[in-house]
Amino acid sequence: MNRESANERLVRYGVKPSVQRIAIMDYLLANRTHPTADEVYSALCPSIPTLSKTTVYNTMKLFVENGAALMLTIDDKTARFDGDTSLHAHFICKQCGKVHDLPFTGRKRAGSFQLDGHLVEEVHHYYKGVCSQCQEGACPSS
Amino acid sequence: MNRESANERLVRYGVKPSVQRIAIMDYLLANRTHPTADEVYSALCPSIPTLSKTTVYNTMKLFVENGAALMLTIDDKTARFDGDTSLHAHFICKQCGKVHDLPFTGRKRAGSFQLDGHLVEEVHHYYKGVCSQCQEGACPSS
DNA sequence: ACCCAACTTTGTAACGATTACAATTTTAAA
DNA sequence: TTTAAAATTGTAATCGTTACAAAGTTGGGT
Repeated sequence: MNRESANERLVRYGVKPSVQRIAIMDYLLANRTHPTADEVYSALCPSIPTLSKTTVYNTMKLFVENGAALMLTIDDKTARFDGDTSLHAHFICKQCGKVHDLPFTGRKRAGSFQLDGHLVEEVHHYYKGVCSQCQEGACPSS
Repeated sequence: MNRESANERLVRYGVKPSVQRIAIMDYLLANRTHPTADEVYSALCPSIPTLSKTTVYNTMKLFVENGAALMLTIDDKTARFDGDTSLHAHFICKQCGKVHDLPFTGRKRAGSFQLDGHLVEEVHHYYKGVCSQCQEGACPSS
């Protein structure tokens, strides 16, 4: 069974497709590295030379608003984006900055729910520390 | 039983006290609003007119490094700080931006631990949605 | 009390992520 | 084809944060 295409995913989430949007979603689906807007821009520039960084920001905002992607605030320097909207946790390495997926261990609740009088729409579980690579002193970027 | 003073807390965490550091820690302990550096600066300026915003940033960094305070990355706009370092979760309202404490429901582990090969030093549980006040259409700042 | 080195604080300038905005281009329906 | 709405683009502005060097403060040894 094939993975859903970027275009199909956009349609499923009610986002009108365009060359740029498809390319960005495609990058998110193919690269589960939780990239920043800048990383997405740099990666796509070669194939779409006219791409603007503003478009990346606008598009990310649109994706998030439509539930087609997640914005992570795990990194205090910059926003990161995740095309995998299923419930999972994230780990960020304080040394190399890389973000890894981890299984979600908390109680799983569908959609949004009330908690202490507040309407919860998103649940984020963030772990911060030193990744396995960096523990071995083997992290390339530091 | 009296609450620990700001000065005592600094000493306990190995932070050499100063007028500015005591004032900032005192503010954190007295105001559990998870303030931004700017909010701390604005609040303390009247009483310490020579205070510099750089000092607030430096001091917050020092507190966090020494475990005397937490930096929250729940808000994508700006860092927020918490003088309560006990294990608890946070909720941020997407409308008014206020951050509330919530009980921590996950598995409680002491200090740092290994998870999937990574050394976890901090655990953050963030909930995002609409706070009770804003749900009633009663939030002052929006 | 004085001196000096280490530490702290301060102000300014720089930096970088993000957004505002207006112009241009593209899309799609009539 | 025409035309209005939507999308994209580039530039400039904004704002949180950090770098840096100067000025101020502290505490120990004399």
